[in-house]
Amino acid sequence: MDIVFKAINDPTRREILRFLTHGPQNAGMIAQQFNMTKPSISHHLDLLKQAQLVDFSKKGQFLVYTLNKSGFESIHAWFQPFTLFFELPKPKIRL
Amino acid sequence: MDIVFKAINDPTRREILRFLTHGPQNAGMIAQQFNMTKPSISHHLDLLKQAQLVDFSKKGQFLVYTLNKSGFESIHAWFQPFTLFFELPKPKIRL
DNA sequence: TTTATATTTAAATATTTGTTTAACTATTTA
DNA sequence: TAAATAGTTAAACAAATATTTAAATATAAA
Repeated sequence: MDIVFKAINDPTRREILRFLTHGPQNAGMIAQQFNMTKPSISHHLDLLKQAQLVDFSKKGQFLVYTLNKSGFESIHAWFQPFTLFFELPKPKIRL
Repeated sequence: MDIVFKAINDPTRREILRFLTHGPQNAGMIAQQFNMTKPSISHHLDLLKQAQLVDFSKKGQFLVYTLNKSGFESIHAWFQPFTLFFELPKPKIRL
């Protein structure tokens, strides 16, 4: 659980996630997009992978990364009680 | 924006938020609940306050903390595109 | 006005984190 | 097979973070 929040704490990782909503990309394209060294991007992708926010598959010499629903479901599950708290306040009187 | 993600990264702060869904509490009660020193809780509350996830008001010698909708709205705004991505995939064929 | 209570602020420290350079593995192309 | 390309892993280090103890501020009670 903790790992998901750690993953989305970093601004670069959040940008990577946003970038991947446009479709699957390999690590090189991502590194290029963010003007950052490959090892750094690789490290960020590893954390996102641990958090199950991204997944990857090997296509030849490329690693293609995609968004992974699991991690986002974890965030949603955590967030749910608060949406209830704010959007559905308990009625003041019992019907 | 960053501050909200930093705030919810820490497990103690997430527990504090959850605790506050049960209603407003003063800092002492929170510190007691989490078996942690007051300065530490005070620091966590300060971060949550900066992230606009909590708010407080002074009641005599007590500071009463409550959840603050603003911070949660920031999280929701960030999360929105991903819920769209996963729940509303683009149709494979054009109608 | 003195004492007690509630909480924050400050200073110090150990741990975690993001980044870089250098070295390594795997795949493709010549 | 040799050279090039894509990406990761390892080592090193500066910056950020959570926690603690001690000191400070503010309100309430005696």
